[in-house]
Amino acid sequence: MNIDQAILHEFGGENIRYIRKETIFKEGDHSLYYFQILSGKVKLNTFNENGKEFIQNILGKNQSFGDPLLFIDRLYPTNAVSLETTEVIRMPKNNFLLMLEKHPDISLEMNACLSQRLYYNSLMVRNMASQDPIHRLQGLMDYLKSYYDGDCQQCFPVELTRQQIADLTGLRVETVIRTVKKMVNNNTIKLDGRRIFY
DNA sequence: CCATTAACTGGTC
DNA sequence: GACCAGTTAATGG
Repeated sequence: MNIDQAILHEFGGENIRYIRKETIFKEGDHSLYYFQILSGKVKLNTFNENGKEFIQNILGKNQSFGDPLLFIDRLYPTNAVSLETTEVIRMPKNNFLLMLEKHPDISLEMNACLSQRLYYNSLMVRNMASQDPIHRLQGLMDYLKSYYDGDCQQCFPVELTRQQIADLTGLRVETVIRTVKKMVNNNTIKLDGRRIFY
């Protein structure tokens, strides 16, 4: 979701800066805001009982988070942590609903956004259920690529570290590293230095 | 530069 | 594949 900044400000959106590794909200907090990223990156994560991190998603410029919780009264299911210096516009939930009333076009777009997220989420879950690490990586990259505009082969840059890919897929870094090499041999992906193109 | 972070390798279970 | 240990390469102040 990407809403015009002027409108966000008009309805009480405020700019907030976070430094690297700062917690924006924690799992279990009451959901009170809509967040839209102006610059930087944010990860949504949880930790399992062994303390192992699982990243649900990594969002960048012009992407939003916290929005699936705007229409229901639930607690955040994940933490949100900035990966680098990040600037967001934060808008209180009630103002957001008010804004939707005044801007039906945004409301419609919101529906489309949530639908698309659900759609790709189901694809993700399907691929993540696979035992084959190649399918897991490919599923993740298909998901990431869905946000991307270009349509050429192997031109989508995966802006993630091997560790982040591991935390997103539930694999170990070493497995990711070895699987990436297999996929290069398969011609599924291409490397430019360490950067992956899919 | 040096220090930190990321990528890689090899071996055990 | 996970998990552990150790090495090398890249990054950034």
